[in-house]
Amino acid sequence: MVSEKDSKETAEKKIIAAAREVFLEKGYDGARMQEIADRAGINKALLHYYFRSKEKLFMGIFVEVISILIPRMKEAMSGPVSLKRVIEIFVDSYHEIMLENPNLPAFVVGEIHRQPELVVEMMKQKGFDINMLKFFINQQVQMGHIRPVDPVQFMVSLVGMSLFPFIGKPIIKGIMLDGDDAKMLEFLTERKEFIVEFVLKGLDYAE
Amino acid sequence: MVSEKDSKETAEKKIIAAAREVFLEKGYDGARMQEIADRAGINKALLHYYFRSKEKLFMGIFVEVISILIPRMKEAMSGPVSLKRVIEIFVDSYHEIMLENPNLPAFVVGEIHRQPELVVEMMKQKGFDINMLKFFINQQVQMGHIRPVDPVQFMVSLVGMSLFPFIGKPIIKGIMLDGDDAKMLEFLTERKEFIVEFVLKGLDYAE
DNA sequence: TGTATATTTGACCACCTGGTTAAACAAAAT
DNA sequence: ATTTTGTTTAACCAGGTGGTCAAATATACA
Repeated sequence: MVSEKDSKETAEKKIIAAAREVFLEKGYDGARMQEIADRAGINKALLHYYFRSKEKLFMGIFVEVISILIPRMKEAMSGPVSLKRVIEIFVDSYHEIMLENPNLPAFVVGEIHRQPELVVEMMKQKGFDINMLKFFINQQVQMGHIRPVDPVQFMVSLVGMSLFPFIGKPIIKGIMLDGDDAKMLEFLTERKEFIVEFVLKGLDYAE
Repeated sequence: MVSEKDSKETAEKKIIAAAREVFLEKGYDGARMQEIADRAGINKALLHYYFRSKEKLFMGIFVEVISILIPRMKEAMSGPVSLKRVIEIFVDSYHEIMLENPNLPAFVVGEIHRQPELVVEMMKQKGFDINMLKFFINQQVQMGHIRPVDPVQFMVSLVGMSLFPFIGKPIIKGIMLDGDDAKMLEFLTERKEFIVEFVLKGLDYAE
């Protein structure tokens, strides 16, 4: 009973790990069941034994990825602290996630484009919600800590600034930084501080 | 001779138009030669008559897209005008391009991820170069118009803020704006002014 | 006109794709 | 020990894929 469960779990987990790799690398259309099986070190038929179809396997992976992402975004929006701290946490969170999963941004962008409604529905279902942040920003405005701004404009700016370095990494490195890895690393290191300062100034934040 | 050229050009152009549509919509892996032929209203074999392979056809489209994009980005970086005006032109350019080609951002992101070196090489070859803007920003710093900033950090911020609304449109609309089209339109309309003001403040720009 | 040349097509092909199945194998349960 | 249950595999399949080709059609040329 024990060893049975064990082997099932390891096999299933090997599949999930491999599928995650391949789907994140190649996207749904570019991914091949055979390659997933190969990377998992198992027979292709076993994929269909555990997950009925490519679609089902993909959805499993996608749900998992979203489920990991959402809590970390919520976490950044929840602490009842200073605006500066909220922004810092937000930026740090994004950088950490993206450094750990280099293929994530392109993957998510691709899925948003492929099945927008589904992604939105899933994010909603997983409890992604920006009302708390909206409230927080409006409060900061009322207290006179920052100038009057649309919280959505602010948020889109923050996310855009945080995400784009990873989405456009090859362009930034290849064209703006002479293809120099060291420069890119330096750029990313400085990026966090830059964003925080830039955004706070953009909001007329008075410390 | 004349009509021959005409029919060839119209057939070729119908193919290019259809291929552009399909590739931008579905990406390289998701695109099907049959669908391109159908949308062009021609036989699939004719695709291979004009363009030898899917790869070749795709590259043609991709070069074309990049070739349209680059000049408009250079244009924004060239005018010897005020920083504010440069940013305005930049933001306007991006918005115009993205409104005209809704599938462009996801497509480009996908290609950057699929063949980073190739995209970089192609952009370089097409004359994409940020040295002028770097110089301009450094000049502005020296003249005391803005605080000292890394031009690359600035530029990535500007592009990120401009692009992200289009990349993440379904999320913004679906989750942040209650799926309300009118709100989304309003958001995009206000976006341009917001970015200009936000960025200028972020740079400590003194008018 | 007839002939050469370019364009367009239907039929076809080899290969790859996701997916199935029956049988072998391993492990628990009795 | 043997049956029962769950796991893993090799072999296979139908449909789709990019790509080809010879024939048909249109066009330019003499």
